[in-house]
Order: sequence, then structure tokens, then C-alpha cells
Amino acid sequence: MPNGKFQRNTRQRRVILEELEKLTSHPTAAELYEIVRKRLPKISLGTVYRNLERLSQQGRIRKLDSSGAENRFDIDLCSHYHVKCALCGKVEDAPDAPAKLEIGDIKHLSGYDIIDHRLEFIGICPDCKRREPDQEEDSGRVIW
Amino acid sequence: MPNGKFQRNTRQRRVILEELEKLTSHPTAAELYEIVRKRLPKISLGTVYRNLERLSQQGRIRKLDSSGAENRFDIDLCSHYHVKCALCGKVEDAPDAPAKLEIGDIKHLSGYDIIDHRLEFIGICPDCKRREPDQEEDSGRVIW
DNA sequence: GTCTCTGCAAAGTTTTTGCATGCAA
DNA sequence: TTGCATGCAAAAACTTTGCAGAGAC
Repeated sequence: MPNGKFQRNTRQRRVILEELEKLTSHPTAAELYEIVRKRLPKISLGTVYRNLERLSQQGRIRKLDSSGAENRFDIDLCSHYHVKCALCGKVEDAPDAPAKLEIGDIKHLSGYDIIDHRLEFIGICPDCKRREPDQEEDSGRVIW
Repeated sequence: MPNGKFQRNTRQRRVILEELEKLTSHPTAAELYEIVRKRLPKISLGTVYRNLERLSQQGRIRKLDSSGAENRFDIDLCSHYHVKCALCGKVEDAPDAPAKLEIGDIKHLSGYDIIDHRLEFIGICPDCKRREPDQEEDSGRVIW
């Protein structure tokens, strides 16, 4: 998939990609910036954004921003689903649901040519379950 | 579902909800602001945001922000799926896929207690198909 | 040497918030 | 009257961009 433009292989881009690969959860740009900064203290947030954008245009990573103010990024090795915690906002990979095949077969819908789909489960993660066994009322953290 | 707080039934909130009900697509806060402004010229963007937030906490509408910079809002009459245009970013309702039952049965996943799920199809809408029969390369509008 | 990428900082967007006043109940 | 909601404007949060210098090839 030609992007038209020649791209340099910079240290910054390599480190960003490497750190993203290490993570099982999917960080926001700011979170990734903090992580990358441990290895490249002088890197700027702008560079992180620019690389994330470029990598996602190349299809090497994917923008998620499934719910919440900030975008999150994911290594796009193969398509898969996500689970999101309704309380803390964390996003992790979910094992492929059996529904995958069925959904993947849909090519046309409401006049649209379907090229992809995204399935996200919303729930309470183990950490949050432990932290607050049952928590209702408006906590100011309703994300969806 | 108690929210703890007494809520007034203001003209602004009513109009926001009414206009949202009229739409088949799911607007951003700014789009809705422009629409509502035709009926209430003095309403402020802040009020639209505050009401959208409150309504979504009550569960009367739902924040989508499925992909893209801005959040979108949807009347949450019953749960359903969405189709999003990869080119123009428009979001519409999709007919329930047969997969629904299957997916809905999943209650636990990766240690999470699942309380909901969201399925979004990504494709090219009829308008965009007409406008640019086939369009690749970086158009500066890659949304996902 | 050429041309892309970076760091920095400024600017742009989207969303939230403080405060005095307005208005529903 | 009470106190939540509004309008306005300022601030905050997140993202993009311009530019001169650095670095990849």
C-alpha cells in the first residue's frame, strides 16, 4: 500500500513502536509519551503524535479512541477485539469471540460497503472489581 | 437508577433531546449546538455539553465517540449497532446483526465482568461512493 | 548534500468549569 | 424562596502545526 512518501527510520519511531509492542494494554498518546521518555528523555509529545499518526496511516498501528476523551493506540498485527473497563477506562485485547466469522461475512449494510468492523466489550476489570466491589451512583467517572 | 440529584426540566434540555430524537444520524456536540441554536439562539455550547453529559449519565442518551476526534451522541432507546463512514465520518444506525444474540450471551471475558458491548461497522456510505467512486492514497481524511 | 524528522513552542480544537444571574418547582 | 441550570468567558485538555536545526540515507 503505497503512501507516496519516503520515510526515514528514526530512533524515535523505532522506540515508539517497540514500546507499543511491549504493552498488552493500549495507551493514550500521553501515556506512551511518558513511557518512551524513559528511553529518550528529550523526545517531544508532538513527535509522538506525528509518529502515531503516520504509523496508523501506514496501517502498522491502529487508532482506537473507542470511548473517552483521548485516542488510544494499538499494534495492528491482526484484527481482534477489545475489552474496556467502564470505571478506569483501560483497554485490553479480548479473545476473538466466536461471532467473528459471522460478522466478518457482512459486506453490505444500509447502503454502505463494509470494509471492517469493530467489536468492543465494556465491563469491569479485575482491578476495579477488587478496589470497589460494588459501586453505583454518579462517581463522576461514567465513561460511556 | 437513582442519580442522587434532583433535575430540572428546562427548555434547553427539552429542545436538545427533541432535536436529537429527530435525527437518524448521530451528531457531535458542536453539530447539535448549531441545530439547537436555530430554536434557541442564545443557548451556549457549554449548556449543550452539560446536558449531553447529564443525559448520558442518566442513560437517556449514549456517548459514542467511536472513532474520530469528537464525541457523538445517540438516543439510547434500545441497544443497537452503528455503521460509520470511513471517509466522511458520519455515523448511522445499523440493523441488528444476527450475531447479536451470541455476543450478548458473553458475561465474562479476560477477568472482566461484561456489562455491555458495542459493535461498529466501518465502510463507505452511499454519498461518498457516489462522490469518489474509488479513492485511495492519503487523502488526509483517514479516520481509523 | 538532500530531504525527512525532530524539538520546541505556539496555535488550534474540543471539552470543562467558575460565577453571577435566571428560572423551575 | 430554593437551589439547579444557564450564558458567558476563561481555562483546561488534547492534538496539530510552523520553523530552524538535526539526522537518515
